[in-house]
Amino acid sequence: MRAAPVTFRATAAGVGRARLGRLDTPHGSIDTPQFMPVGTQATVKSLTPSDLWTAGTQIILANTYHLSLRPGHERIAALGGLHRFMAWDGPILTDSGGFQVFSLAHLTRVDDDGVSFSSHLDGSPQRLTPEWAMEIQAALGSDIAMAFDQLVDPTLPPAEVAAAMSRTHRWAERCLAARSRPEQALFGIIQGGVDPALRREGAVAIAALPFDGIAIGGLSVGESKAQMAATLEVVAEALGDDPRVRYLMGVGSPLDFFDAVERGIDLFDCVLPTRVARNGQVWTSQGKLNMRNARFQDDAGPVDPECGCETCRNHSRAYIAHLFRAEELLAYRLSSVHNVTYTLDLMGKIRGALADGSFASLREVVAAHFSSPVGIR
RNA sequence: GGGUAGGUUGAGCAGGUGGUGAGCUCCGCUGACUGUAGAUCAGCCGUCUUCGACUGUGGGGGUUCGAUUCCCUCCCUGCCCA
Repeated sequence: MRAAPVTFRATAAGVGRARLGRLDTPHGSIDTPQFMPVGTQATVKSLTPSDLWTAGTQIILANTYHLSLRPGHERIAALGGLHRFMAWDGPILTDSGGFQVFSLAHLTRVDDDGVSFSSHLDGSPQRLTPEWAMEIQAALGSDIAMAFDQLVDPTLPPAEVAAAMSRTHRWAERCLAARSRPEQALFGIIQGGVDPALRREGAVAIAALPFDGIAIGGLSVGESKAQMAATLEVVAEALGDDPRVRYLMGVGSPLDFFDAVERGIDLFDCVLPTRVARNGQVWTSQGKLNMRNARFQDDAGPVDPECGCETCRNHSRAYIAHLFRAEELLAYRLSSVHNVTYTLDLMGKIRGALADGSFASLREVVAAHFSSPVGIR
């Protein structure tokens, strides 16, 4: 297909550093702020591309490490690329495998050149380098590739956080040098833990490189909400009026979106909506609900009376509660359909609120239901 | 009616041949989950005044300092025979 470059245009929305924008890719346009459902293994767990489309999905995320291990990026390339392979014709962003260096840390050994993995599938030795991550992502054919970074626990000694950040910067340059598909965008990732000075240094370093977008990584890994907010402030100040799209990786929960959008974030991804859905938790206009709770077994109402998703239009809480108890597969799909719809609807409401000046009141409404401990009433 | 194997906390079990049976798996209840090794994990799951204590091995009785264990009797369940 004709390879249109990935471009981003945004305008200030008048709320803090928030902005409204549009990201164009070879497979479609994305309204920002926007949320990307996570489909690590070329599937947003339990959902079909049709489900995703109906839920309002504009872009999904897939994973380099997982897909290179299984089924293999060469195989996917031979089968026509990731879009055709998974029958999702919309935009796809691929994560580089950097997160797996963190989440599978006990199976990895990091050195300056790259990371040695012991495959989580069969224990076989694997080697991931910036160049290899770029080659895999080129083979997958995603619209947006991510630089291979090193994410570490921000509570580690400062020297270790700084070392991982420096390595991330060197790897960032290697990723840029290893680009092979001009139509595939490449985003750099800012690291630096939660130390303001280090984060600022990370932001300046990544912003200085010719990436198509700027991602903020290493957050929502256990730090406090205040630390995350402060870190986003530091990054926002360091980036100034940099026009590139800003992507906060691995976030988040409904309230996280508000905190980040007002600090200039345009893109989000998170496993939370789909993961918690599979574990019985649904997000609603009334807050979080655990559909496994006994009280829902006799509740004939929809999961969320204010939601128009397939699940809420057709099924009762009692039915969903039954499906979870019976361990029926439909429980996971119906809950995921709802949570993805809820999350994307929320992003849509946030965009609408930015446009009409009701951001603060929308946040209040959501906070009223999500700030208190879960599952109360 | 005779024989035989059993009766343990919602279910299913383990254990225990005179001196700490609250141990397991389900079920059930609640919570957690943030660039997915996650349809997962954790806590609780007899009672209470819960860092502990008490009660509990089908019912009743007996022997004993002490009984789930030994004796008597009754009840219930499976199977075999009549």
